[in-house]
Amino acid sequence: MSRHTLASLASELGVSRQTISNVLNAPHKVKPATRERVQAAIAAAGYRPSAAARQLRTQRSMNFGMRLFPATDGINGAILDRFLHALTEAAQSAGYRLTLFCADSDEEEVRQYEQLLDVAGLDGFILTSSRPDDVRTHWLGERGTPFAVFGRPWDAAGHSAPADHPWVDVDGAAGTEEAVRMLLTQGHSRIGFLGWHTGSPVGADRRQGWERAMTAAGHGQDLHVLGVEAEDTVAGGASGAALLASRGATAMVCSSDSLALGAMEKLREAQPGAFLSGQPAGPAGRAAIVGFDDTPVAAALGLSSVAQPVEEAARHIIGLLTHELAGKAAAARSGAGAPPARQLLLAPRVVERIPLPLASPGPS
Amino acid sequence: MSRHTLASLASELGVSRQTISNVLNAPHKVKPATRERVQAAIAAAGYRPSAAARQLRTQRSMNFGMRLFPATDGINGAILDRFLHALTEAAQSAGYRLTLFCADSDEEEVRQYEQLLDVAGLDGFILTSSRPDDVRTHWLGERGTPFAVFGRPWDAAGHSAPADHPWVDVDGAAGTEEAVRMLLTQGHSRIGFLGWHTGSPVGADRRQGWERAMTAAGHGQDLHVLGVEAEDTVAGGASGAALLASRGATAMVCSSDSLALGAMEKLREAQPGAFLSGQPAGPAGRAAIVGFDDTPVAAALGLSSVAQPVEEAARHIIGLLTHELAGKAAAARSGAGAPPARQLLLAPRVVERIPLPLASPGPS
DNA sequence: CGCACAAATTTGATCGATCAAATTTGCGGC
DNA sequence: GCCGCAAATTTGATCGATCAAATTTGTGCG
Repeated sequence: MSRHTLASLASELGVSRQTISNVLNAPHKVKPATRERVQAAIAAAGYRPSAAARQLRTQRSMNFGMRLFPATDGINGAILDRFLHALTEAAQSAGYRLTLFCADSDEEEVRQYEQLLDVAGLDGFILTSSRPDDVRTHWLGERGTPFAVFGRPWDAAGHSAPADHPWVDVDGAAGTEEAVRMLLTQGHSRIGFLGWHTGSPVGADRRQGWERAMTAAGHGQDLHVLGVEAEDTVAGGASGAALLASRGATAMVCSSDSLALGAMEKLREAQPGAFLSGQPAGPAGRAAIVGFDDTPVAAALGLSSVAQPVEEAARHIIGLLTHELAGKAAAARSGAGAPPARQLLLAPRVVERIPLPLASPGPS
Repeated sequence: MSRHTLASLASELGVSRQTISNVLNAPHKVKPATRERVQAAIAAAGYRPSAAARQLRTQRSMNFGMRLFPATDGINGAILDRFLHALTEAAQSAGYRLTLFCADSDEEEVRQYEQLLDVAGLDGFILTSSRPDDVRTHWLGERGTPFAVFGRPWDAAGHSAPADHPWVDVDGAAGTEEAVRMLLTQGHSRIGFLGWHTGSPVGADRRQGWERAMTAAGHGQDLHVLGVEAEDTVAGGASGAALLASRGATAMVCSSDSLALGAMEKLREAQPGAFLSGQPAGPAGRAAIVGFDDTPVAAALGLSSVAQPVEEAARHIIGLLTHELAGKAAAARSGAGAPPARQLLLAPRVVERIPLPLASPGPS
C-alpha cells in the first residue's frame, strides 16, 4: 500500500512539494534533469496524488454523474449496458470517473444534481433521454453546469428543436430509411411500418424515415394503410403484424425489437418457413422484418435490426464534456485539438441477418 | 448555489465550526436548544458539507466501486441492469455513492482496485462474478479492504468452498429443483435438463437441482439420458432440445433463457401449438419449458423462467458493506441492528407463464 | 459562597494537494 | 567580478471539513 504523500516523497527526494506537483501538472516548468529524476521516483514509489486533496484545492472532482433509470421495458433498455460500458471506459481513459445515481422523476433528478454538485462536486452530467421541454437541461443550462445529452432536443410540440447545449443522437429516420432500401433491393415493395402508439418524437422520427424512403421509391400512395401503430410489446407486434399482413405487406420495418419479435413470431406461425425466409418477394434466406436497436435478442434469433452506434455516441459525449472542462482552463493555451462537434447526429447501421434455420437438425 | 461552508455558516450563526459539525455527526453532544437552532439554519441555508474536505480528514470517501463487465452474451447479462439499479439505490439511501470502472481481466481489475483506493479512496468494492480460485478476493482479503461478492466462493475444482469473506448468492439448484417440481405437478415425468457445455460451477449447481428433484420423485433412472449439454446460445438450445425430444422428454429445464428460447423455437416448429401448450402430458396452457434468469425476453415471450432475486441480493450486499464500515467505528457504541448474514444463499422463484397465444387475432 | 466535575462549546492542528508569491540559481553581457 | 533577468525551485497560505485538546458554562452540594 502506497502510503505516500507529496510531502513525504519530497523530503525523501530532497526536493520541494511544489516541484513534484509541477512535474505532474506542469512538466514544462521543471528542468528536464529534475523532472526525470522525480518521475522515476514517482514511478518507483507508486505515488498517486489523492483525489480528495486535489479536489478540495482545485474544486474539480474529475467525476461525472449519470442517472440510472429503472429497468423499464428491458428488452429495449438492453442497449444501456453497452452505452454505460462505453461511457465508463471513455471516462476512465480521459482520467474521469463515473458516478451513478437514481431518481424517480426529472424533478428528483434535478434535486440530485444539486446535491451531487454541492456534496461530491461532480464536474458534469450525462443525460440519457431527452424529452420535449426538458426541465433538466434548462436547470443545468441556467446554472452553467457542464453536461451533454444522449438524445436531441425536442420542443414542446415534439419536433426537433434547436438548442445550444451539447448533444449527440442517432438519426433514427436514416436508419429506417436504410432498412426500407434494403428491403426494396430484396424485391419487396409493400413494406409496412410498425410503430409505437405513443406519440413519442423518437417514434415519429423513425416513421418519417420509412415514409421518406417509400415515397422516394415511388411507393408513397399507400402510406396511410401500411403504417400501423401498436403498444410496444411482443403482443403488440404480433397483432400489428397481422394487420399489416392482411393489408398485403410483404415486409415490415419496426420501431423496436420487441415489435419486430412479435411480428416475427406471428408471421412464422401464420406462414411457417415461408414469409420469414424472405418470401414471397425476396430472395431465399433474407429476413423481411427489420427491428430497431439491435438488441441481443435480435442477434440471438437472427432478426435484422437497425443498430445504434452507442459506443461512438458515448465516446463523443465524454469528448464533449472533457473538452468543455479542459477548455475552461487551457483553451487557447495549448491550442488543443479540434473541438468535438457540439451537436452530432450519428447514422445507424442496418444489421442484416438470416433467421435461424431451426428446421435443420444437429444436436450436441 | 449554496456557497456555504462550515466557517461561513458558523460566523453567521454566532457559533463555532465544531458545533455545527457536531450537530451533523454527533448530535447528542450538542444542547438540544442549540441543536435545533443550528439544524434550522442548516436547512434554511441549504448547507451541505463537502465530501472532499470530509474525505481528506476522515479518510472515508463514502464511495463504493464496481467493475462493469463488457456486455457479453447480453441476453443473459440483462439482469445486470436490475442489479446495478438496485445497488445504486441501496447505496444512495445509505449515504454512499457508486463508482464504476472497467477492466479487461481480473488482474487488471486488481490493478484498478489499487489505483482507486489510492486516488479516489474508495471505501469498498462490489464483485460480481466469483470464479474458482478468485485472485480478486485474495488480494482484497489480504489487504483488508472491505468488499462483498455476488456469487459464492468456488474452490479450484469448481465446488462450493467455504470462505470467510462476505457474499450473497442465489441458490440455483433450489431454482431448478422447484422448476422440476412445477413440471411434475403439471403431469410431466420425463423432464430433461438442458445445460451449458462449459464446466462452470454455476451450471453444475443448476444441474444438481434437477437431478435432486428427479431422483426424489423416483425418476432418477434416466438422468444420464435426459441431461444434455450445449453451447449457451439460441442455436445451441434448439439442437439440444431436439436431442432431448428425440429421447422422449416432454418437458425441459434450461440453464439459461437463451437455451430455453432456442428450445421453445425448435419445439414450436416441430409440433406447432402442441408441445408448448403443456402437451402432451400437462394441462393445456402450461409451458413445458423453463428458462433461467427471467430475462425480459422470457417475459415478452411468455416463457416460464427461474427468477433470481437480484434486488434483494443487491440490498444485502450494500447492507454488508455499510455494516462493516460502520462497524469499524461504531460497532459496540450504538449496539446497531443485528448484523446482516455474512454469507447468504437466496432462494430464486419460478415464474410460471403461459406462452403467448399468437394464433389469436387482434390487430390494433 | 465557592468548589469540584460534568456538559457544552471553542480553538488550534491536520488531512494532502495546489496557488500565489518569494527566493534561489543560472547565465549572458559589460 | 558584478548586475540584471529569466528559469527553477521553495515557502507560506489555503481549500473545508474533523480530531484532539483547551476553555467556558452549568449544576449539585458541602
